[in-house]
Amino acid sequence: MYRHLEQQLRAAVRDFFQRTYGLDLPQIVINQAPNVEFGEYALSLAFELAKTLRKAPHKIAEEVVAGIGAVPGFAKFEVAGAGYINARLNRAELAAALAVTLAAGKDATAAPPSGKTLVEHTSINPNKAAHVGHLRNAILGDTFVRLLRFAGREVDVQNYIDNTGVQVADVVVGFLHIEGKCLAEIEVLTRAPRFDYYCWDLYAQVSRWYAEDKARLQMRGQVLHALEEGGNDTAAMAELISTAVLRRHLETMERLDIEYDFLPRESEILHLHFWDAAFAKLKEGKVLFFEEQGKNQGCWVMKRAGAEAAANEELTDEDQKVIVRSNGTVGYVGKDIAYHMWKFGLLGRDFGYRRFLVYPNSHQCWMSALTGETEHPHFGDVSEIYNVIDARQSDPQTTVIEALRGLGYQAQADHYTHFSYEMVALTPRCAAELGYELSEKDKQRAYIEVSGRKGFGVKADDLLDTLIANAKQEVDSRHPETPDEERAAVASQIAIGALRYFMLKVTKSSVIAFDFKEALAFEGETGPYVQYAVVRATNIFRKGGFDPDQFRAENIDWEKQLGGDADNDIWDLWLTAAKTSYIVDQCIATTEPAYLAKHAFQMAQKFSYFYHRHPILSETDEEKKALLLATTAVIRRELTRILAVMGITVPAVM
RNA sequence: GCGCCCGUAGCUCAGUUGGAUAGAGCGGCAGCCUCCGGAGCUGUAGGUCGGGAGUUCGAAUCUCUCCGGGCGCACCA
Repeated sequence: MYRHLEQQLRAAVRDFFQRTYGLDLPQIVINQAPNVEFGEYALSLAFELAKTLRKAPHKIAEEVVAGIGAVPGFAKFEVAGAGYINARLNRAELAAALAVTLAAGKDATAAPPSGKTLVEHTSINPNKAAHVGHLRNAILGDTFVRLLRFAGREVDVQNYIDNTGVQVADVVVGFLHIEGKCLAEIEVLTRAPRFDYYCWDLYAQVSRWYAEDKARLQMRGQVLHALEEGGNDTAAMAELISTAVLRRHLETMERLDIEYDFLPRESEILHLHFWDAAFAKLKEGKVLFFEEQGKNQGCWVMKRAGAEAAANEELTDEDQKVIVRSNGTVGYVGKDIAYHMWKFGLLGRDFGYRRFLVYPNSHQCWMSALTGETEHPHFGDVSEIYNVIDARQSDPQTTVIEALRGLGYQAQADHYTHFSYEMVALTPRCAAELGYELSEKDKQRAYIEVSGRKGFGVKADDLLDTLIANAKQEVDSRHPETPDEERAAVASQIAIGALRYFMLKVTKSSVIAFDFKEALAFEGETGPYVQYAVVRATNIFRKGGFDPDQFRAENIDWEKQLGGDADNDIWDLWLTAAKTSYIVDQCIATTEPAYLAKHAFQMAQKFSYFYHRHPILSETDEEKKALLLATTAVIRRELTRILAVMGITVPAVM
């Protein structure tokens, strides 16, 4: 709605300049007026055109206002300041329409592109517990999936499992050589409640053990080789461990309402020989070439992204990226290229598929297999992909895109988005609270990178447990009369709301310096604040004896209530509600969910202001009361929808 | 050395394609529950937008340069 009106205005302005001056304006920038009092949209093009038209900006603005004529949806145009043009909407007309469309939940977003979208997120190495950094990834990814689905796109959610890499190998080394455990003993351990915590400690221990004697690294090599080979006891052990840890990760994510459709594993990429198919195409397409001399002698290399050799010059060693090592084995990037060719349906091979787990809502999650079930959904072969991976991995991501481009798949390369975000680090104070010993140098830092390898970080389940416990304490003291089971459910909703909002309110490009004080906040700019606004809106209806979902705005003279000099603050709420689909489109276009979080907070804040300013149930003017209730109903429904896109539910009481 | 990111109020962060007096939250101070539940609301103090130069009618935003911090640049994944 908001976007449609903006386009309407743009067309009218373009038409005016075409008609009056024969000017064809390709781009017309439309801003928001600084305050709704001035109107909804503002144009500053009079300033830009002053030189071309040789007229003062104010004069041009006056001409536009006088000559633009009637624009559907708009009430009036005004000149402001030195030459701004403010456009004011026909508020009564828009509010009446919004009351209908928003109640029906169908304010259209931009038309979705054809084809399926694939979002890959989480992708935690299955050798240790998930930590706060992984939470940021999963929450960003899951929210982006929800944004895409809100906009009407068909989305597959994948969680890539690297079950044959060094990280899993290291834990296997720990079990074999430090703890001397056999397969059966490990099997017992995997059934303990938090096996991933056990691995967390063991993994850190292995790293220290290697550091004590570098010769021990040989054992990693041996295990790694056995894993890639497959069909042996070591591989079976790795399979057992990585699957058990994976199940723990999925449980952790399930606590946050995060689910997956498909879990492709590296072991299948390896054993189904995805690389061989990709290698052939890459050689054929001359994307890879064999280096016969220098540092990379004997390797198959690719031109590094951005590197351009001068005419008749060979690429320097630094401009080459090794894809196949001189011993003939393929590195991580090569496997990733093959995997991404599969995603776009360009590889000519497919995984086998087997059912892995069913979520309580009966959603089926699949896993890759060597030979799978005959009946299965079709994964891969998508038209666009988003990979939620932290900013540190942008180089290899670019290499994969360049490989696709080199093979001539321009369209696919253009629809490959590295959804990049900055890491989560710990403040020195937080690290000290957790009992870590810090060097003097680290104490001076603003933040310290978390490290699974060192066992340095806040585990996801611990954070959730603490959040839930804190929320529970609050709920207990506020609602002692409520049954305990219900209180626990409410506490969990609040905890998730706090955590998800905390991760979403910060823009992707800034490092989160994790601090318990802020992560555990339930007041101010937090998820619970927004949830609370909805709970209060619901309470109004309950106390008034109305059903908020059935409430319809009837018998309201919109013109009298919102037109002319009526209250700007009430109108502001309607306008904010109208912007949601516009914001969603913006979040998708920029892969930035933070805009939605800000939008939710602003709407809740405006509602709180409205709530305190207008007593609703005691309002004696029946028509005014109807307007206030209609406003509350729209905001309540809109906030609920937005929270759902962020993966946050609204508790019954707070 | 090269590439990417960050530097805005005491702290943590917004600021969308350059636009009207630079905004929130937390913390500080002062207030608000006989009235839809105070996880709330109101008021107040607090900023050379890291420094400098340039482009522009107009710069936190674009360009250059310098300073400070972070992260990448493996025949690791």
